[in-house]
Amino acid sequence: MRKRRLRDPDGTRERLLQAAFREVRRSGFQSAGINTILAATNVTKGALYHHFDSKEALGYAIVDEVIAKLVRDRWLLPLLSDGQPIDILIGIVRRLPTRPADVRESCPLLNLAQEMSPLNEQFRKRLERLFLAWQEGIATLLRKGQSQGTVRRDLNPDETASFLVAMVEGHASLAKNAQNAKVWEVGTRNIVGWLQSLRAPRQSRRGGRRMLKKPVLRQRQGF
Amino acid sequence: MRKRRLRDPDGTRERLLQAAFREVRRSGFQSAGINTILAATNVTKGALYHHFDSKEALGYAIVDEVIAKLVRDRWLLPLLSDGQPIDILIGIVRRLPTRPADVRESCPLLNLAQEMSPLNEQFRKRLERLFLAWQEGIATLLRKGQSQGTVRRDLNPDETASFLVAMVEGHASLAKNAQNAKVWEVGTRNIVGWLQSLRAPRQSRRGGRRMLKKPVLRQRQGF
DNA sequence: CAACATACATACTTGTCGGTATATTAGATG
DNA sequence: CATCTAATATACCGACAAGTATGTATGTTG
Repeated sequence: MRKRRLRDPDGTRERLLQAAFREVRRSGFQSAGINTILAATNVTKGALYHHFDSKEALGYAIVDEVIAKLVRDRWLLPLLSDGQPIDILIGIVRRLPTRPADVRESCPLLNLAQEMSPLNEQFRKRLERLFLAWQEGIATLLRKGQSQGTVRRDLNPDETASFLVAMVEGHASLAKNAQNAKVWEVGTRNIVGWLQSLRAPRQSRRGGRRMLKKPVLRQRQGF
Repeated sequence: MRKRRLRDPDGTRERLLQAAFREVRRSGFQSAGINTILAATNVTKGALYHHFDSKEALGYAIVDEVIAKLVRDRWLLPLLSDGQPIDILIGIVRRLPTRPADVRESCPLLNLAQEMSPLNEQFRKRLERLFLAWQEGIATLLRKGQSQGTVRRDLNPDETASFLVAMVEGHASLAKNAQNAKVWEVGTRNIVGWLQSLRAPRQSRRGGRRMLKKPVLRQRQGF
């Protein structure tokens, strides 16, 4: 049996975080067991409480570090890629994980938010930060597309971004409950279809003025 | 202090169900405390375990009775109203509860599904029944609209129904996390906008054939 | 090397949870 | 009214949770 290097504080902390993240994703935060995490990592309770003041603090660290990184890797960074905004969004949606295990455990951001937001304001605020960053990233990309002329100008970037987030999360929920990757695949296909409808019509590309906006109606989503 | 009639089995059961539902909606199933429910109802533990074999059985009853009734009242029955399908759907969405308290606690069906579906197959199946009934109700209405000529024929009723459910649930989640009724209102407005796009174009009403379907592409959603 | 703070280990405390055993009483039935 | 069962009450149990007290070993620094 390989003897791991003793005294590796950063490594220990990271292993605890990862194991805790998995346990929380499986069972939710409240039902996540400290002892389960310890068993999964071969770390003792003393060590855990050396690195984290409490179970709550561990939960906060999961949000701030593990989940935030997921959002960054899966959305925020890809949003900065080169290419047409709508193509970028479609690519991201298409690349979202489809494996049954992922579908079953769905989006951990949504899961935690559902469970903890009404119960714990600290959790809520941290999760909200992530949601806002996510939406803001999308909205910024949409605005860029609008100024390039590749995205319809008659839609509200913020609301459209929020709409996309809601769609993704909603479908993740359905797929999770159905425990069926097919549900998720159909959902993403339909989301992609909707994204296509956000493209600006051809003649208006590259800064051309299209048609005068109706003065009374609000800006609309792209359907 | 008014003395309630002693020995009222049906009433006791119902009070327990309602209180348990509220507690579960607040804290989730796993963290819902039996004692909290008892305190809220002035029922003793013996009485509770006379009516329900276990906490799980109580949870199942919440799904089968309380939540099923919510789905029926808010969706299934209204879906059978007179009028044009799209108008009916819009009416339902507009009438969904907007009060902060409701938003905060969101859709209990989604909450329970998120929490329990991966953990407990019995819960999952019961919740899935409700989701399917919900989607099927919408799909049936859409099909009716298609045969009447008021709903676009180039959309797949099942997928569109599922899409609508996902949207509603997704927005409920966002609103819950934001703890902000405004988020929900903007969301419903956008959902309504999307629903408008499902209407059949004027010239094709009443059974007329519109255009030949492209043979390769699948049926699309209505955007 | 001495001294010390950091990192980790073990055993324990305290409290809460779901569930049960058992007692009691209300109300239907003959 | 007597009897019997369904409904309700009370006290308790064992399991397990988070968290702590306290001890030990390790690596670092003066």
